[in-house]
Amino acid sequence: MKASALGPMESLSMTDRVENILREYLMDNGFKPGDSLPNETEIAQKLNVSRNVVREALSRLRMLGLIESRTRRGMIMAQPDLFAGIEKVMSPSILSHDNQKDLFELRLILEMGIAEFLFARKTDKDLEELEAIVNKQKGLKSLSREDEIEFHGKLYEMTGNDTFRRFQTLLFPVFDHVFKEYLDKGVHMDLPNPVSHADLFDVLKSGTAGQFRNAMYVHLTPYFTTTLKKEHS
Amino acid sequence: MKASALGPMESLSMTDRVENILREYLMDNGFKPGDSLPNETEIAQKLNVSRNVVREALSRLRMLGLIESRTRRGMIMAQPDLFAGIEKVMSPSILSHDNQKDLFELRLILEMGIAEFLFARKTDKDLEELEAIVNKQKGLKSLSREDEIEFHGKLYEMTGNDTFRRFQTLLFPVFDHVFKEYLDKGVHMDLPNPVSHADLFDVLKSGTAGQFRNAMYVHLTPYFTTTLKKEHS
DNA sequence: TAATTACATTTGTAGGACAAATAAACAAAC
DNA sequence: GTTTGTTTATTTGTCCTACAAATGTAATTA
Repeated sequence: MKASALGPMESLSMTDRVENILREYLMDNGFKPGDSLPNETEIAQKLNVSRNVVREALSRLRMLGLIESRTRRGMIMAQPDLFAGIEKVMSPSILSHDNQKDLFELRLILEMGIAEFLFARKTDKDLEELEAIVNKQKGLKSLSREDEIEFHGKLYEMTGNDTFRRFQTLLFPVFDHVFKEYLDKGVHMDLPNPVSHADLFDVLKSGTAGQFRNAMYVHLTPYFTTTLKKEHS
Repeated sequence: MKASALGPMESLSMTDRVENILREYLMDNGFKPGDSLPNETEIAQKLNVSRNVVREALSRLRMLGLIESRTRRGMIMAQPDLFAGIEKVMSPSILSHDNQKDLFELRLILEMGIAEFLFARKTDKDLEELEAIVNKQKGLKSLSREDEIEFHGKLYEMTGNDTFRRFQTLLFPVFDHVFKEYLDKGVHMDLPNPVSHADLFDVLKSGTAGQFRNAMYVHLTPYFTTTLKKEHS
């Protein structure tokens, strides 16, 4: 009764509220990495909650990399790790099937979108290393999971965008899991790919970004068709 | 002294360790949403730590949406929110400049990659709504931030991938912030875009995915050049 | 002045207490 | 016998106190 009279968001615990307050406090006051925070007891008094509640909230911020703390030195603002939170839930065993399918598609989208950055930032050294990977795979009849990771992983690396590379690394286990499910359901993938890794390499070396985009699409066509064929909107 | 003798990762607090243990426990034992967890005191006894430590760890999992808890009912596994963690650090004021630049580019990559999904899933209703947006913008001399969001946001929506849509929404504030910085540094954007929203719409309606990819690239060229020109690798 | 030592402060961890909520068991009324 | 109301027990949420470990600060001494 009292709860519903106070407002609509009454499901929030003290910890939730303190967490929000602290984050807003840090952002609104322009805290930068290295800046020191008030100590725990002070925060608790100011917010009129127990130190336990404050510590639970701070524990969350610490997990996100937003703050760091050392004995006696107190707490300081830190550079948050962009993926600290997401990497802890990025697992096929706990994500919803919808989420997994979305992430499968997200990886395809990323792969299609990197062309411009590849062509803008590729170096001769990169191309040599990629060529070595391609040559190593040339004799093989079919490519293993590791072969795929090696080739495409090198591409991500060549984009010069480390956040993008990390993000893709997070995505891969889910992508792999979803695709294995497709295979188990009878999707065929054994026909030779009309655009091989070697073809992609050639385009990357001598072609244009536009050509590469189209080549990558053909290379990924099997994946696109598996995720798009089941649609019934 | 004792710490360094025990191993290399001695900077972990009890809370960090318990958090890891609990997550591994949940994943390794195939916990699914709705499954109930042992209660706090039981966990504390089993792991030989205080209930405080357990609660701090659980508080983190609760923030990620991994678990939920109600009085007396105990704790249950929940469907984690993929972006619960990342959305709390996705702010221009706290992310590193490198992260911001990477995310700026990530959004460009995403925008370039959605073509196949747009063409596979577009509906007549979607096209009508997009056309309405385009017509509304036809008379305007220059497009505002909101105009851009409206058009491109509708595109994300049309991909039929909700995770992707949410991700883009998270990305936008950072994208906008980074681009404003570019503008402040003297980058010019006032020349008329050779591929307008109306042009993109026409291609989406009557063209092919490949044509759309190329059109989108031209449309985004000003953004690409700003982020690529500063490179010096 | 410089080095050392003692002190004070702050986080990390432990443990106890109780309120609120509620599931389960039980009792009562029809 | 079924339904309704009541009691009870359990579990989380919050508060409090205490103390160890670490370490910055100040006092003390050579």
